[in-house]
Amino acid sequence: MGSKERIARLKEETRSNILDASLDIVKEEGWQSLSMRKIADKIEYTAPIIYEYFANKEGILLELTRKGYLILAKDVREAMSKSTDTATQLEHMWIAYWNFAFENKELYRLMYGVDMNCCELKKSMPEAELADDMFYDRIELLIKKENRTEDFVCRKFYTFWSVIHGLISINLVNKGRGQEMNQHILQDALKGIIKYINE
Amino acid sequence: MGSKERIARLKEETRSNILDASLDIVKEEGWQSLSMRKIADKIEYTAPIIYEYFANKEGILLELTRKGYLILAKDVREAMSKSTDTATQLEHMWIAYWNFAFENKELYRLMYGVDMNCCELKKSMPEAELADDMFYDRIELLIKKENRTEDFVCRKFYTFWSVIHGLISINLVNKGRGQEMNQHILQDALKGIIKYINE
DNA sequence: TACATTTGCTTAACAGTGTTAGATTATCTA
DNA sequence: TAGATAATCTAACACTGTTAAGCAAATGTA
Repeated sequence: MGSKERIARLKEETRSNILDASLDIVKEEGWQSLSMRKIADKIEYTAPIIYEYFANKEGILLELTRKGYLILAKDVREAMSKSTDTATQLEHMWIAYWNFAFENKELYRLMYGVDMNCCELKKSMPEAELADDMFYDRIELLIKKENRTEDFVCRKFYTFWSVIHGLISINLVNKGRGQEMNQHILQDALKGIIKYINE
Repeated sequence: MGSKERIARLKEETRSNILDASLDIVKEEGWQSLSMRKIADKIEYTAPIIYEYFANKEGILLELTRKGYLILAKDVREAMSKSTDTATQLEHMWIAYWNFAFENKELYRLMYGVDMNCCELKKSMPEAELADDMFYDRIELLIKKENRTEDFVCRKFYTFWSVIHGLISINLVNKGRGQEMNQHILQDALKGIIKYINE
């Protein structure tokens, strides 16, 4: 009975279509506006049949997350294989990670919980820059006069911010290690950047 | 006519109540399940009156965001004032930033778009650690044998990850500076951590 | 005081969401 | 061809944000 297999193949195909359609919608309109009925529309079915392939909406998101991690792992592995020197490998691997995030923005958002509902509205909020300015100011002071270009200061500011914000995000989303460990990492990173701020 | 003022005061109070109620609900049940009707319930009104104080739901979120930035700025300013040495100031300021994030988890989430719908489910996803393991492995190799404790390697891994993830998040949410600048910051940070990885 | 107007608030509804149960249709089996 | 089974859809439920209409009490005016 080859028909059994044909049917199984068809089922696997619509399952895959559901995932593809979801990602398409998200790429076009963002996670916020992904709905079961829109997915159904795209695969030319009605909403309830989706529940024959996934337990619920979260099931779809979870599967896409999984796929994301697999692509990421592949990319990183390939980057590693392009060198034999460990330091170079590591650098390339992180750059691959970086590239993955920007080539698969939506997947990265899903995987690491980076999302923003009101985004462009926030740019017109002066309060958002109050704290930033203070940091910027101190960093400028810390940098030798001969290095003190706007670019250089800005770079250092973003480096600081990235470390702290990154560490916070990781902990807010999937509570990394314990609080003591985090304090250690934080102080470590801070002291490191401050120490070599002129390089 | 003092009654005009009394009424204005009452209106200001319910406006404030709406914001407080919203934050309460979010602290108890998360952003996901914040609804206009729940807010109305908490302030003992019906949903439509909220629209007399805020244009829509996003208006409430935006106002909370603004309040968040103001608290953050205050905290950072206070931290700065506790020292006169610039390097020490900067360190204390970032620690204040860090503390703000964990004392006001929900606000920080709102302000910087850190959110995760399916969180505890993701822990049971082995694919999520595929790439992590590769990084971990390389980092271990790069660290001198005498430093190679689990704690130390873990710390370095998190430092790397924080920098890169932080930079990515910042760019995904409110597209920071241009791509060239980002590449610069990334390479800068990577080379820096790798160089001083044994310290 | 009597009427008119404004204000504060509610009910009811619309269009959308995720999800489920029941009915319907198509396909396969005997 | 008749009956069983699988595939699919319609309708509904409970929820969401949001708006319009209406009611009732407070207020202003004559």
